Amino acid sequence: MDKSFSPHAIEQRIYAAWEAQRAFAPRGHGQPFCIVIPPPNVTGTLHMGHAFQDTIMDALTRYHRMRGFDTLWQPGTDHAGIATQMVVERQLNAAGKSRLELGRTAFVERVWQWKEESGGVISRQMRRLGASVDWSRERFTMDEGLSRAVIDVFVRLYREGLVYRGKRLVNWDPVLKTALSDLEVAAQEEPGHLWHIRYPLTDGGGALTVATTRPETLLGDAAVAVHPDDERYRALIGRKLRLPLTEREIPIIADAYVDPAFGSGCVKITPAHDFNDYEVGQRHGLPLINIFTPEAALNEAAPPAYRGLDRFEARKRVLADLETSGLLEKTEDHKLTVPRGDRTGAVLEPLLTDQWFVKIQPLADPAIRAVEDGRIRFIPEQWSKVYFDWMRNIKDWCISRQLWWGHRIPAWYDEAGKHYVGLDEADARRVHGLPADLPLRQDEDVLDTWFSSALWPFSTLGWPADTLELRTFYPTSVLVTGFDIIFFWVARMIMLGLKFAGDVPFREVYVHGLIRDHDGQKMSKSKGNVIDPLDIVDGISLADLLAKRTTGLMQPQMGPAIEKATRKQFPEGIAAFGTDALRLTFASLATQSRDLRFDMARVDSYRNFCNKLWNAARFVLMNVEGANLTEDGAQYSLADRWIGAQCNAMLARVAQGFAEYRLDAVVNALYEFIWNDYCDWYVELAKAVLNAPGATGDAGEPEPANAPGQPAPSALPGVSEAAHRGTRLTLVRTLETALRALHPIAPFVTEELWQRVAPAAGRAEPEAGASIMQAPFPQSAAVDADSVRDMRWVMDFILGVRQIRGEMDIAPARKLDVLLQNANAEDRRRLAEHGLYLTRLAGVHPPRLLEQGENAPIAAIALVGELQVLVPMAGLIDPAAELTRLAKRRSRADGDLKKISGKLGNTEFLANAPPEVVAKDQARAAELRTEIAQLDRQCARVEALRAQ
RNA sequence: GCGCGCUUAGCUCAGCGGUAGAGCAUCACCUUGACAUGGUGGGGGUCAGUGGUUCGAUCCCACUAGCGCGCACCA
Repeated sequence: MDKSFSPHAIEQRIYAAWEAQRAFAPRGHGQPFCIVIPPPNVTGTLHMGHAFQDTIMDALTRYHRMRGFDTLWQPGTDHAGIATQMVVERQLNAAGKSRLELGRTAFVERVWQWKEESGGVISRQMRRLGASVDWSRERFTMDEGLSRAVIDVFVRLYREGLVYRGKRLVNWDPVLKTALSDLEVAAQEEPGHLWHIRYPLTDGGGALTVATTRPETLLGDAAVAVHPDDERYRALIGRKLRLPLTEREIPIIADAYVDPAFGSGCVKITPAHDFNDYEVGQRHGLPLINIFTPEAALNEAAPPAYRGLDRFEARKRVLADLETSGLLEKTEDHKLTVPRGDRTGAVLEPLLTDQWFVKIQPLADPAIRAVEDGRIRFIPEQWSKVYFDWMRNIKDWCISRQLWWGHRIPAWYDEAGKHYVGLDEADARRVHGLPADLPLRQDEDVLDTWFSSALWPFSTLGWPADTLELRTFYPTSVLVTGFDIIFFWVARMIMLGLKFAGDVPFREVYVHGLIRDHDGQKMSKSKGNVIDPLDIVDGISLADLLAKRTTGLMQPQMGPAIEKATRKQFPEGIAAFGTDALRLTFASLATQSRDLRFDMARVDSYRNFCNKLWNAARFVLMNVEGANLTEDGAQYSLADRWIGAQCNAMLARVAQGFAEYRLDAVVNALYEFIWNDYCDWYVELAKAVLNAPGATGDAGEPEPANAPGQPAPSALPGVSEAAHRGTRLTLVRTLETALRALHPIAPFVTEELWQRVAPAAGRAEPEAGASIMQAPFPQSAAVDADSVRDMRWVMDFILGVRQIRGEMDIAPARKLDVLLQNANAEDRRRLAEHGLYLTRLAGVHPPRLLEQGENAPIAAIALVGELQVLVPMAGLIDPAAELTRLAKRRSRADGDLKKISGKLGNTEFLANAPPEVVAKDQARAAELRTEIAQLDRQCARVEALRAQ
């Protein structure tokens, strides 16, 4: 075995072996456990958030698989309509071509090509991350089967009246020239202006002043509204205004929507270009005057002078013209929220167009109930509130997109523009009784990608066919997702799952936080702070990292700043940490926090942890190879029993952590057990046994003869051949158990080590080729409390001596003489039974009990309960230093005692606190008093020595 | 405006009605035969502030301050 762990030497080989064994497929029996992956964009790449999420899902999947569940982690990708179309269009533009030139068929073909080219990236990344998804079941939202499910759902909803077509005001992206759903609008506060404009009354009696942030829309005004109770304007209601820059007359109307306190109390009403105004217009029967083209330039409805101008150009022109005609009263600075497309960043325009909608209320109601009555549980619970808030105020969902890449809407139009919906054209004709020769053309639009994603938990399992997978794995067990897509995806899956698959799509929704960079910033290409998870696995040079972060920027002027920040944070690039270290880091971040800062130092510590584990295994294998490991008659020492107890406690914590989706707790339990308990203590204790002279005649360090009447270490139990066997068995079995427990989080290093350790532990035949991922997950058993108590004594003894050594600067190699004073029967028993550990781990000669009446020499002192451990100072210890040390101990004990005495002196405390709490404090107080008394005595003695 | 979250060691974060924890960083000693990606020991916190509930509050409640997020917005 290598002296240190090198991840890249094993990871890809191991993953390939798993795949070759088809180890990720459901086993076909046992209780089902299923997670569907939140499908990433097929042409994208995995970012840190994906890697984090995949780590969680893989850990859950491997954990359940090992526990004997029939486990399916369903992989796949979605077609990401807008994002993908944008990418391919950009490619075309770069080549001097356009989508329109190419035509729809050729363009879509081109997108498919791009999908084929780039679609493998994600699956390669997932493989490198160790994801145990069932690749044989990989799905894509545009697959034939899933497409069929999409069309099926659309048609069924349509036939039930839950999908309808209508001319409505929708959020329009003038760059993409498509409608968007409400959710795809990112409202952003931006500085702007409030322009006050005079609208003259037609009958000459002055003017009303309206305030607007969008003066160009006045060309589409249909009225000016005032509040019905506003005394200032009451008399004017019903009179007419001459709309500036146009020849039109518009009425003054009264509507309670108007806030009399804002601006002048008069509002221009533009029903075709503002959602609120649209409502007002509906109430008052106002005309809808659409003045914009799909590109958001002014159309024929505008006066000739403005036609063809872009909206922002038009704004300038309108303002200039108003100024000229003296109608612009004033201009104020004003902050306003601007709706922008979340993909393009373009200012969105409310635009009147024909679109398809899902009538959502009938779907939302059962979906709300499913969470209310606990059929679906959010973890953490608080997210259900967010879900309810949105669901209870839900609006109809605009599902049509004016794109080419996606599921084309299964509706056909005759020449009169009447639509017919069907599974395909023939179905539409049949259902609607249309003659075969009636010319029909299919709707040009495609469906929102989220419409197909909403079906993911059942469409991937074969729906609408009644498949075995669907029956086995639906409802799925848990959905693992970020809170940013609760509305987009989670809510819609619940609605459509209940509607079409007859049950909730998942029992639990585990909502995790978002991975941010070291400074708490969201990672994004434009900020230049993204990290490719594989660059942490494999490492990357500074030059390559800089290149990755600064090429292809939308805003190239950001380049130098990004370069500077990157050089500062990663002066030497990123080291290769391996997948396991990265996964351990991700798991340790899986707290309940919403924002998770990614800290490279954590990865470093988990890389070290993997190396620690590696070396522990190396040690164990060195010690068990060729050794007799038969169990019969093996004797188990205190340390053997103790590590078993610790292991059981760890397994209980791990099980609880998984049950609560607290992978940070899982990692902590494993880390602490493996490093602190197993490596720092148990392995050292085992060395004490294995290196002691034993019945097998193992080479052991000869211990000096002990004082008469004292038990000699070589005569202690724990060094017989049977005890050696017990220790070797415990070493290897505990390690083997720990490997299985760690496997869901750190799959590679555990597999590699398990292949060598398991046979020695009697777990697997060397030739069987079994994988740790199919071994049973270790179950916790009762903890042996006696062993924990005795071990506590041993540890306190050792720690006490080490502390003296550390604080007195005594070289570790120097063996110390130790005398024991005030030992009770229990101390004597423990010394007799476990003395071997003390000599080795504390670096002392066998401790000698002071005879009755024997004078103790001046010594540094460590307290183990009542027992005093004396390290004679002669020639070793500086009295002044010892006094300092003692004073420090004393003041600490004194502080503690004061606190506890205060409590115990309080009669209310004695009367009200639970008896066990009082008893515990009393015991603690007694302990502290003893300790202080001993320290005082010791101080006095050292003082006396110094005074001599 | 409505809703939610956060504030604990220098940094990143756990925690919890009953003696404040981890990793990293830091200081001292140690090339000990699994591991210097290591070992041993040490230092470091009025748990944001105020008030309340309680025998007891870092933890529960209220308010305040600061930071952040979501939703909805007055043109």
